[in-house]
Parts: sequence; C-alpha cells; structure tokens
Amino acid sequence: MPGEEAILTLSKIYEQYPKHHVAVDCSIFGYENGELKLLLYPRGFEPSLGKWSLMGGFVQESESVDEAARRVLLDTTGLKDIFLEQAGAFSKPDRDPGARVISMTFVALVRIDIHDKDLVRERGAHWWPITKLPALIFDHQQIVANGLVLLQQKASIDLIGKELLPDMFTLMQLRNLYEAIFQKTFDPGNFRKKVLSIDILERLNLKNTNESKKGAFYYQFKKEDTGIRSERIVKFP
Amino acid sequence: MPGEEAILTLSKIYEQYPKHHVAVDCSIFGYENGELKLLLYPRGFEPSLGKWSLMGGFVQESESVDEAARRVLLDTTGLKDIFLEQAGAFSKPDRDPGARVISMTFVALVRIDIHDKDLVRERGAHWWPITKLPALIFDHQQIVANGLVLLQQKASIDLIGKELLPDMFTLMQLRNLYEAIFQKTFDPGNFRKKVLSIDILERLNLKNTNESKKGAFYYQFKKEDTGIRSERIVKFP
DNA sequence: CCAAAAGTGTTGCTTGTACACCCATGT
DNA sequence: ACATGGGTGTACAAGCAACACTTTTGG
Repeated sequence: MPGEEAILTLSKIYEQYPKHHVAVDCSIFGYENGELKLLLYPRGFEPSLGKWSLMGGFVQESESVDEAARRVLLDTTGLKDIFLEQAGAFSKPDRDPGARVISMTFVALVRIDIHDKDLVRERGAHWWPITKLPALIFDHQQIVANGLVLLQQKASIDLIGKELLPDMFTLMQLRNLYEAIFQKTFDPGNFRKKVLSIDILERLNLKNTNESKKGAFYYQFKKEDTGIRSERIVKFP
Repeated sequence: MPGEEAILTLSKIYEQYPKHHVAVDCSIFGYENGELKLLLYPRGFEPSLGKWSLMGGFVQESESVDEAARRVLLDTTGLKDIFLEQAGAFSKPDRDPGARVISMTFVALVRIDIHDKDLVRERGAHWWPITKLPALIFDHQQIVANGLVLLQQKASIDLIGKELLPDMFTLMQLRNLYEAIFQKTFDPGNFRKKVLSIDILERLNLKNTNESKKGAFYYQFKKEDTGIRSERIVKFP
C-alpha cells in the first residue's frame, strides 16, 4: 500500500532532525492580603541551589504541552479546571546549563484560598509577593515578566477576579486586585461604575462589615456568564 | 568539584524525560493587489499529497526557535530582518501523522514586492489570498486562523504597513490594507484623520495619479520612528 | 458634465476622568 | 465628632462615528 510506504519514508525524513527536551514552566499567580503573589519552589541542588524556580515539568510522549501544564498544576496545587494560558516559548540553547531544554511558558491563575496547601508545602513551595520576588533560576525572571504582561493584557480586556478572588467579594477587593495587578491606583467611583456597567456581577444581600464602617455589599460573578464580552476594563498600557 | 558532579547528576535527571521533534511553522503574510495573502508550498508526498503547507522546518541543536524561524524565512523568501513574532504552540501528540512533532508557530510579514521570487518559485510556493485558501495539511488551518487574529491584534494597536506596503504609499492603499486585514470597510475620512494624528507618517511632494483622477499624495513612515507608541488604530474586535 | 477619489469640516454621541458630595458607622 | 470607606452625581474633555461638502480631473 503506497500510503503506508510513504509514511515509513516520512518517518525516516523526520529521523534526521534532532529532538529536544520540552518543558512547561508556569507562572502561577494568586492573590492574598491585597497582594499579587507568585508560587515558587526552591531549587534543592546545584547549579543554582538556593534559587527559586517556577513550577514546571517535562512534556511526555502522549500529551500536548497544554496537558503537560495542566498535569504540573494538578501535581503542585491539587487544582483542576483553573485558568491556564500559553504565554511564550523560551528556547536559547544555553538557557538551562544542565541540558538543552525548550521551555513553553504558561500563566495560571489560582485561588489561594481553595488550593491544596499540603501539596504545596510538601514541595517547599512558597507564595512570593510579585513586588518582592527572590532571585530566580535561569531565565525565569524574564518568563515571569512576560507572564505578568500577559496577565495585565487579559485583565485590561476581561474582568478577571473569578479566578483569583473568593466566591463573594466587595468592589473594593476587586479594585485592590486590579491595583495589585497594574501597580497603580484606580479612582474608586469610576472603577465601580465601569465594572458594574458590564453587567456580569450580581449584588448579594449581604454586607462585608470588616473592612469598612459602613459595610459594603458582596458581589459575585453571574452564573450564566458567557465569558464572551471583550469589554475594556482599564487602559493598558 | 561538587558543582560539576551535580551537573552530571542533573544531566542524568534530564535523560529520563522524552525528547521531541520541535518544528517552526510560519504564517507568512503579504499584501498584493489589495488582498492579504499567505505564502504556502505544496506538499509533494503522502500523506496529504496535493495539500498545501505553511513554511516550516525543524529546530536544530544550536538555535533557538526564533532563530529557526528566521532561518526558515531566509531560506524560503531570501529576506532578512523582517517582522516575525511568536504566535502559539500546537502540540497534540497526533497532529502530525508522520511522527510526534511539537510546532511553534510564528507570524511573519513580508513585502511581496521585494522578496526573492526565484527562491519561492523554486520551491513551488504560491501566494494565496487569505479569503480563498486551499485545503491545508494537519492543523495548519487553525495555525493560520490563530496567526490572523494575532495580526489583527497587532494592527489594531500599532500602525503596521511598513512591513507590508511599498516604501511610498497613499492613504487609500494603507486603508485598503487595513480593510483586507480586518475584512471590513473603514470610513475614509475618519481613517485618514486617525492615522495622521499619530504623527508617524510624513507626506512626500509626490502624487499618485494612477488610482484616482485627482491624485493622492504619497506618504512614508518617518525615519526616526521609535516603534514605541501603542496608539489604538482601530477597534478590535 | 459626471463619476470617483482626495481632502476637510461639523455634529452628536459615548467614554473617560477628575472631582464633589452625602451616607453610615466603629472608634 | 470624625475619619474611613461606600456609594452617587456632575462637569468637562477626548474620542469616535456618521456624514455633508468642496476640490480635482480623467473619461
């Protein structure tokens, strides 16, 4: 059968090209105590012992890179069905001194309040405020910078928060999240109006009285949220 | 020396993970006769004989994926220093029936008027209008769709044209380019005002009298163009 | 003269932004 | 009472979209 033969020939064609280790490295962002944080784990061996590293792993034979990223995330945080998006590839031949590794990078958003803290602690992982990151291995610093820009772009177009905040939150908490992401302040009144004009939040008959004297209504994302809105939330850059 | 030893150990650690063929596939866009076009070459063997394919190649040991994409582009079009941007990774294990290949995709913008037509012809390549693409191999259809969205995003933020138009062009030609990219019409007067307000074009003392009775001034991009502007050209989506 | 594109101007609407202002309440 | 955040309203500026109008010239 000519088709089969051709496929065999084709495999031979492929064989002459080199193969590479392909890794996935995830910038895992969370939000806690008014700060945007990044989940890192400490490197336990040389080179770069003592430096911190993004959560990562290698792509296996039978999985796509997205599946690999999901697997890594499940292993490290115990979470499924979380927001995950491809960022970019980092592939300088000498970026990893140990071997030639092509890294596919991802941005993940995790609700710190519901992830599996035992799993994270077991690996010695730690949430670092984005403003005070420690030294990172290899080019992970750049990967994070790149991921943060992607997060800002996304947040400027979509209203994010479902992925990072508790189920119920006040508009001040949402605004503080945006201020943490963009490292700038937003006018409270204007931010409120903009966010509510999109009509994807619903107000609960419940007030948070911890963070203000008057008490602020809790909001939550509407259930029948289509996800297709592409409103512009804030200006970026 | 403990460091060296650790590196050796580390290499062993890497060895247990699989390696993959990594390809680069480029959506090469050009603009000609008022149409946005894509450069494809015909597959000469089974499987998928007769179908068309994006320009691509394999990543070698000593190059990054970006360098690989540049090399492929140089080989196929003879052009250096052209616009090239990472799009995304396509990596389903069975996406290529011949072997497991992870594809890093790129968007390239090429001025059809100055590329090396001999090189292209030699390979049997052909420029296809984006509106009438033929059947493509594997998932290349998706890769193109993905690349086109990236192009639209870029064009909505930056004024592109330097990468696709001749050195001199009329504002009508620029508008037609945008209409080809977004597959919609723009109001001539408003488009003109918006584009000129950004102040990166300069008018030449030369008119094009071929395409209109009255004649339209030629424009060109200013030399001292910083490239850092991030104005919004048109609304997208 | 007429059609077709070049080029400019006007108008109304929508947004963004910077505020002012009152409300509720824990300290 | 007063400081703090909650929540609403206003006033101005900027941007956008629709479209009217004049100019030029080849057919």
